[in-house]
Amino acid sequence: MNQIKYTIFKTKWGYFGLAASKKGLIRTILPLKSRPDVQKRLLDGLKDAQYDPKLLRDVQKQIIEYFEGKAVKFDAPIGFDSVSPFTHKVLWGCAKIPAGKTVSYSQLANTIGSPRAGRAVGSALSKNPVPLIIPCHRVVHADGSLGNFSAPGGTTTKKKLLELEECF
DNA sequence: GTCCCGTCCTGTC
DNA sequence: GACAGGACGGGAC
Repeated sequence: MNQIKYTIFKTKWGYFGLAASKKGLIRTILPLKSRPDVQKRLLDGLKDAQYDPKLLRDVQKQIIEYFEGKAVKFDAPIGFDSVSPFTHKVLWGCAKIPAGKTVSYSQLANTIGSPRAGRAVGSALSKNPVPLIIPCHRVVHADGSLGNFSAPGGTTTKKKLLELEECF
């Protein structure tokens, strides 16, 4: 079986949740003030996940440093497989956006070879299971406005993340 | 600035 | 299959 492990750790912004299978990260939860809340969101739909505080220690360290305002590059293995090929392409395209930079939904659509699929890109990003590691907050509307964000905190979180990265 | 329609993918029935 | 709906974009007004 593919054993799922998870961990919750504290960052400057609150408790951050990580869940991973043997293949790599399958879910992240952006910082929340309440640890049980993070745990609830993290384990929602995950069966038999085992708590492991040492899970992906390097990644934990990178995330903590990230929220302290340091420019870090996440080298976490990605292990989710329950997404469609298109969503997969969108997420990988998104993962290539450098910190502190933003692209529009249509630019991202363009890089994956479907220039008119801006809307589809949006719906693919809304399914992003690993926000932050896949920096979906770096994707904004073509006119410069933020667009939407499905992770806890919504656009407020998106804005805060972008402001944080501007200081990198 | 707002409205509307084209676009393309996903989830549900 | 068909259909509705979405983290969009761009043109018309």
